[in-house]
Amino acid sequence: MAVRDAEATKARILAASVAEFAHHGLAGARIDRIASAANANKRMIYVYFGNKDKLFDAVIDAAIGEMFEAVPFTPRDLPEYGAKLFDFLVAHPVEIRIDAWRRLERPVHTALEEEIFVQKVAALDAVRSTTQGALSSADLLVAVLAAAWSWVTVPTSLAVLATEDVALQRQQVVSSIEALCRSQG
Amino acid sequence: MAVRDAEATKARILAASVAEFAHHGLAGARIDRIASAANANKRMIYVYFGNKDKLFDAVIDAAIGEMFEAVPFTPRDLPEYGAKLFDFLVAHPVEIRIDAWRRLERPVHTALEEEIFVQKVAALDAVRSTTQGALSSADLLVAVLAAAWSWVTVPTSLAVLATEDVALQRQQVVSSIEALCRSQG
DNA sequence: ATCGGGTAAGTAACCAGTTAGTTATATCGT
DNA sequence: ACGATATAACTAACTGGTTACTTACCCGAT
Repeated sequence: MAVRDAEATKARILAASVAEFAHHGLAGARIDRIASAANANKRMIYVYFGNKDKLFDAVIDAAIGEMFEAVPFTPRDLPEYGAKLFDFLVAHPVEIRIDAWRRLERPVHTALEEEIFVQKVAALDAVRSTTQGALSSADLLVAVLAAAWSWVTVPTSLAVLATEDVALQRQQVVSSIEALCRSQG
Repeated sequence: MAVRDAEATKARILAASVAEFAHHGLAGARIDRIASAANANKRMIYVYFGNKDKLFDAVIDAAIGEMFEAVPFTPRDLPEYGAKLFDFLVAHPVEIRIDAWRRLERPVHTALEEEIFVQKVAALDAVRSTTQGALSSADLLVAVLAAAWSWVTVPTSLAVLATEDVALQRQQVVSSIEALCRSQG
């Protein structure tokens, strides 16, 4: 490791920021903590990222962008998609928290983010027979996502009563989406 | 209205706190803003509620307690329960935000909160035939709640593509839960 | 020598919580 | 009924610590 390496310093700051914002949110995050966790000088955060808000935006871009792009969309096999999305969520609790903070503290979505679902909806439309009275593909996706996210969004006071077996949770996500698909085209 | 009315002042502080915490969360909320919005002296907040954390707890108790108690649980008709829960969520966006903040900033659940779901799970157990290989009642409830919450938890970038007709959203919540019940006992 | 990467030491504003009081109202002896 | 007194309700101004952001400077490599 070079004594002076701008890219490495920037990367350390970003990694520390992801952890800090995931834990405390935008309002609760502390620039001083990020600097010391990144073994970087506070000033460099401002050189590389501008200010706290822009740093949070950089964290969002780094953490959320992959969120729905990392899981390949399989419109012909929605239960499989839900299972893979579930796997991703289980493996990425930090990204889940950052997404939750973003919804509360930065309620905006870029045109790029919209594109993620535009493509999925179009792909789903292409493979579905246009049955009368059926849900729109976007609405079906809403239901599929809700099932895949169900173990993330469940209130903790119910979670302690339900199964904690991740494999079983995954199976139930699959079953729920299968039931949805059976009642749809 | 009397010039001095402890109960009324306390109620104004609590109401202002609900709005402030719903908007900004625990870390982002400002005691000074609450005091001025409540037309109360800042000191009275400390007299009546102790400190910021305890005030947030009071807000949680006021807002969350009703959340799952306000909707009567009908174990024999889960689609109806989901629809009523959906209606409640649509009518109470402030409570939804406070719940979201609480999950992130106060990840604890009291014994009382647990009781809410203990009762529901027991009631659901009592009316279900114990079919082999079926989900536990708690796990079924997880799936039902996910469906009822689906329009709250959907990413905004998908929400803009899906229907914005609340009546239709409600119908789809009902359909999803019916599909779940059909595949279960 | 100069320029990008890095640092120590600020600064001004902010904010949760406190101090030291004032004013309204309830209680009580007469 | 009524003034004296206690107490509850309320207030303005302050404090000490924190926090986002800056200034002025140093160092190493080319």
